[in-house]
Amino acid sequence: MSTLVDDDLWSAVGDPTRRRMIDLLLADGDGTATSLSERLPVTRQAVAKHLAVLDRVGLVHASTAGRERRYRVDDEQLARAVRQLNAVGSAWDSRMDRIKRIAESIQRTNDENTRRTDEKNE
Amino acid sequence: MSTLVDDDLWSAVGDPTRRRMIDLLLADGDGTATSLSERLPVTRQAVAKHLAVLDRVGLVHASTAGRERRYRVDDEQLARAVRQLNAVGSAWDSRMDRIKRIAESIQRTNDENTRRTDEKNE
DNA sequence: ATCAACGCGCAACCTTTTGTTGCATGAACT
DNA sequence: AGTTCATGCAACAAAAGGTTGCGCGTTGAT
Repeated sequence: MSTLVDDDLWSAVGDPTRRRMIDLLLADGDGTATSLSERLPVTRQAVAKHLAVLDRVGLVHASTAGRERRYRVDDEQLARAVRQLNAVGSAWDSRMDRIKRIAESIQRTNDENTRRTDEKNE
Repeated sequence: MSTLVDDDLWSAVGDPTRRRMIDLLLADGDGTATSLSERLPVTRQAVAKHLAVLDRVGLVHASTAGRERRYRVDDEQLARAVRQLNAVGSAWDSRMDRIKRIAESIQRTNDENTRRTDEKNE
């Protein structure tokens, strides 16, 4: 089964700057393009574009307060993203486990068959 | 506390095509640029570039066999990537929990805007 | 031994994303 | 009034992801 992943959601959290923005928004409760840009190595306009991306996939939503535009994380959607991270991680983990187990069983089979192979070669 | 994440590693698995490539390599054991491109919606050259990216961060490594270049997943490094996915997921989860608990203690009527935002087709 | 088929790498080019600078607008505070 | 501050918009540059085309070495068939 393929993992049924929302690529837009993944790509949204795949960007390092956006991931840090989510960290900051979670730590502070909310934030604006300006306030976030002061704590990130990019300009306010770059942050604004990232906020637009996060908004499009529903990871944040904005509310206008006077001359400010405050953004807040959407818990529901972030929880969905976390579930997908875990799902992919689990899928990879189990596949690696399976291969590891197969490798071990081959090792055992080789050990058991060493003698027989010698006999067969004549 | 920032999450101490390897951005290169994360960005490598952040791309949808690269994620599917890892899936295929795990399922088959190994693969070439050509064999992977036959099962992906991109050309062999695009796959080759992605393999170069995955190789640079150590998620796969190649071995030349005749005219073929076979790639295989590095379990060690993929396990590291999975640990980072889980770490970020856990960090976000716990921060949301904290906020959720605070929100619950303050107000209880909170469930009217968690409806769908799935009409986003542009 | 020759030659077509196959797999690969390289280069040029295009589009989208990520980032920048500059300017105009609108709300807020003296 | 008049500035200050946050924002939005536009033009632009650089990097990422993707394409086509070509040449070169390996494989395998005749």
